[in-house]
Amino acid sequence: MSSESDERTKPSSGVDSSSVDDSIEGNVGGNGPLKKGPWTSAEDAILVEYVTKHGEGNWNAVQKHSGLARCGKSCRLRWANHLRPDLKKGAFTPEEERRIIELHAKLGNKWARMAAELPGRTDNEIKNYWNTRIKRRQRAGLPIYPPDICLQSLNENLQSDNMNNLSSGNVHHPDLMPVNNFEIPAVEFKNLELNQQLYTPGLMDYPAGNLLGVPASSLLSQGLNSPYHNKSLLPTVHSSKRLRGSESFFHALNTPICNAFPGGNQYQSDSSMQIGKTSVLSSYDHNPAATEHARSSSLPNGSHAVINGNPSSEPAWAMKLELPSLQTQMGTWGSPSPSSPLPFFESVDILIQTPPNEHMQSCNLLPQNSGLLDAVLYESETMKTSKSNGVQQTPHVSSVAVNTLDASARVLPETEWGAYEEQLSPLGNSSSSVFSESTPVSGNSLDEPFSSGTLPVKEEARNGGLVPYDNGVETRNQTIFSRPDFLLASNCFGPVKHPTKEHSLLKDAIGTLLGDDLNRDCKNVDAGATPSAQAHDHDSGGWNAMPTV
DNA sequence: AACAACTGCAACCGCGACAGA
DNA sequence: TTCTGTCGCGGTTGCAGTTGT
Repeated sequence: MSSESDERTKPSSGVDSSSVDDSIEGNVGGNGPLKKGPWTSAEDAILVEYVTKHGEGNWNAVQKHSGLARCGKSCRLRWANHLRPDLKKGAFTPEEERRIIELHAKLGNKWARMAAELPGRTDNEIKNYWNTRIKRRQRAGLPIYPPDICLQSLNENLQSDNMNNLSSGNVHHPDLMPVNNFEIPAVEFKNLELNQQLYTPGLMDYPAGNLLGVPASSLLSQGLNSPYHNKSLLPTVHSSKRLRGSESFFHALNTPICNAFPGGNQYQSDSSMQIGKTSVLSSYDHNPAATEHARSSSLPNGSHAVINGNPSSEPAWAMKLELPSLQTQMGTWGSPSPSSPLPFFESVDILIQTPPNEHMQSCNLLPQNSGLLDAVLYESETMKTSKSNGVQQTPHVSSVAVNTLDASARVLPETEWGAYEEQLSPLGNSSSSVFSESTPVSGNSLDEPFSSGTLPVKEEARNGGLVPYDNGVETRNQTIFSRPDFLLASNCFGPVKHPTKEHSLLKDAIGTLLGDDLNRDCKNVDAGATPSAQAHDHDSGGWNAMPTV
């Protein structure tokens, strides 16, 4: 495709350049095929010298002018990730770690943007760190985001939203759009509302219409009335990719509200995996009213409704795991509303602490013990049955809402998060159900909830997800089915790649609890971590515009 | 102690998108 | 309009270190 890609003529050795072997001739100065694989010191020196002389950019000229047998892209990456003089080396500091968490809560998988906020760190470095962290936390059954991060991001989002409204009404400032597209798109709430009205029968299965006596409209109004209304929302993970095509935008309009809810999306995905690609759309195409409503809605640019709304070319189940980062969840579930029965932050707290219940009940029917395939098949059957009844399911809507309302009695002070996490997270139905399940994981944690083990996380799987919750009520941990890694695993129906060992799991959990970043996160709640005020022209200059520490 | 399995890390790859010529 | 250069990002790969058997 790109010229850079085309430049590659040699198969990659797949080996990074960190271990430079000076004894190896780096094919420096050769006119032969471009070299790949590890960079040698000689090559590094040439590249450094070239950049020193000519500056950054025009990387393809490096080969011509310096004789370096590397494609421009390779040179750029080498420089950016290794040779850049302002790079910080070494492990992330606790403050950096916290900042990454904050940024990820805000930006999703926008590694480059995150890197711009972390001077001296590269996007790749941050990405690797994050993926490692996610894997670690998921193994330990811990939430991805500490609650303070949730709240902070939410507050920032609210503030930016207000500023946005003041300055431009419903028109989003283009500069803010990529960052502030966290809120729930109005279209999704409207769709949801429509679906509530149109598909009331479906509430028998997923009673989202009346949740513990609270009309769904009340909950929905949180989105409709909240400042997030009319705003783009969901953190994007790679929104830029998806938003770049208008095609995606319009395809997305055909997609359901469930995509507004990370879990809903995931549940949909479960079914879709079996039903197939067309089911994703067909499930909802019968709802022209909602679709039309969506079209007529003031769907904001960059809306995660679009982002999460899976275009036909990229069905929900096939979508790359996209972290609906914090605002997604917060915006969806924690939006303040006058009609909300819960204070805003309290709702957040509940969300953090509350395991899903409603959907769990329905899931109790799942032949879950038989494994992934059965579960997926069941989901598929459920969906088909519902569809035959003309029902638009919004399973996660109901479950989330119920959880939100139902668990109000279990609200804990925010400061008790750490203790609470220790109580719950590794032991069953953790808050990670909310905060980690939607996190993209490129790693191999697919197997973790399903392999046998002694930790409750695994016990859930063995018992079909039935785990005793702290109040003694047996609930099903929907995490198993809503986790993206489950979806991945289910999607492939492949064998577990790396059976996780019990002890390693325990080790991870303990390590995470005792010495890992969460504790640091909690300790550093008040440590500042204010968003960097530095403005980086990341788009125009990329990394070279990054300030030096 | 030896081997295997697992994990983290750094780098590369492929692709899509944008901007400018 | 097309092509080229560049950037961003998710995914993948292979090495090295660690842990388990």
